[in-house]
Amino acid sequence: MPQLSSGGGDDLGANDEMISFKDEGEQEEKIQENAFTERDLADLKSSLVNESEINQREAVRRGQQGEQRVFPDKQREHLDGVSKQQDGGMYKSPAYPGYPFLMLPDPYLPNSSVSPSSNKVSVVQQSHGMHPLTSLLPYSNDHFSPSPPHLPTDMSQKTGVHRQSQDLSGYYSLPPGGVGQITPSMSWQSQPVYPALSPCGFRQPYSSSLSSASSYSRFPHSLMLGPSGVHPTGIPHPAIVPPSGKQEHEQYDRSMYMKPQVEVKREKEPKKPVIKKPLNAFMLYMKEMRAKVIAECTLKESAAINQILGRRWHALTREEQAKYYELARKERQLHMQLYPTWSARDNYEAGLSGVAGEKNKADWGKKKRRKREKQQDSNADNSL
DNA sequence: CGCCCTTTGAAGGAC
DNA sequence: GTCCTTCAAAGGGCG
Repeated sequence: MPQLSSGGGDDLGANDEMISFKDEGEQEEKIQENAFTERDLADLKSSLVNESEINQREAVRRGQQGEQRVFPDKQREHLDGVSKQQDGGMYKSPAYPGYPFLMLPDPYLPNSSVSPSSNKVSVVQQSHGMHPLTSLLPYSNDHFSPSPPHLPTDMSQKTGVHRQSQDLSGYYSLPPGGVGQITPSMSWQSQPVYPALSPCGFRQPYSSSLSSASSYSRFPHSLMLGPSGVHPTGIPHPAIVPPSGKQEHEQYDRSMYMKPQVEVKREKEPKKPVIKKPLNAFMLYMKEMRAKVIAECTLKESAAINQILGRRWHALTREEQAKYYELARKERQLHMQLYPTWSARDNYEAGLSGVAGEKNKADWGKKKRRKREKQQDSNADNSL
């Protein structure tokens, strides 16, 4: 691993940007953000929030933090440059041993110079039951949850921690640099992001409720990927899913270990595996925090949850966001290495969000039109 | 049953 | 180079 500290400090996009991003009112902003969350959640629970006020505020915020929008790109440029050197050693693992695990060379992290000891927020702090790296196994995480993720009853089942590396090594021949690089400092020992205030606004012992909430269901399912999850090279990858859409996706995942019938069914239909897009920073963040929000707020509607997560995302400090950007970048890089010919365009017609097959291609066209119409409508509204 | 909602970010095509 | 569109996750809501 190359020393990143040299480029590492700046690979985050220069500290001066940091300053502009993290303006003086950042802390206040955070507090206000939480306050908003607290207030809004009442509405959210009854119905999807009318957040015009918040939206206005966000608009202002974005306006003030114009650089913030630029930041990821800038950072990416930095990081990409750096990573190109690093990936040589880091990601050139021929076999895809624990795809996501490769992404967490702590020293790699932009603020790694600080994080190992002061880990204010660990992106990968997946609480006790989950290895931090599991956040990088984003392509579904309910494989080992015996019951729905939001059920607190499962919270006590924090069994995955040590199994991680074991399972990993069991399914993959891990390179020495893989899991071995995971240090306690970057994992579940870290401090929570919002130790005092829950996303719902009420205070909770974060360590007890939140951590467990996110720990119950997260498991390196990617390690369990079956035949369809196998890369053409024979390398399993969590991004590979059957082309039949979400619902079947879940079935498929579970079928790895509990639905052999589905397996048989699948054999009848020679489906070519669909490679999903790598998750971006926000998606990674959502994956990690969703369970916490659900547990705390007893919310179930994803739309509402995502609204909260969106606000919380903006409430994150730049440093905290940077970690997710970094993880996302690594995901993309690995994805690129594993599927050099893959294009996001491939999934446009693949019908991932709906039913697979020819029908879906038609649906895709409809959907596209619908969205266009919607866009036009909104534009018309704006013009009024 | 299957799309919608809702969020941000990435990617690719069109211009 | 900018703008637009689609997809990525998720799961209740709804037609």
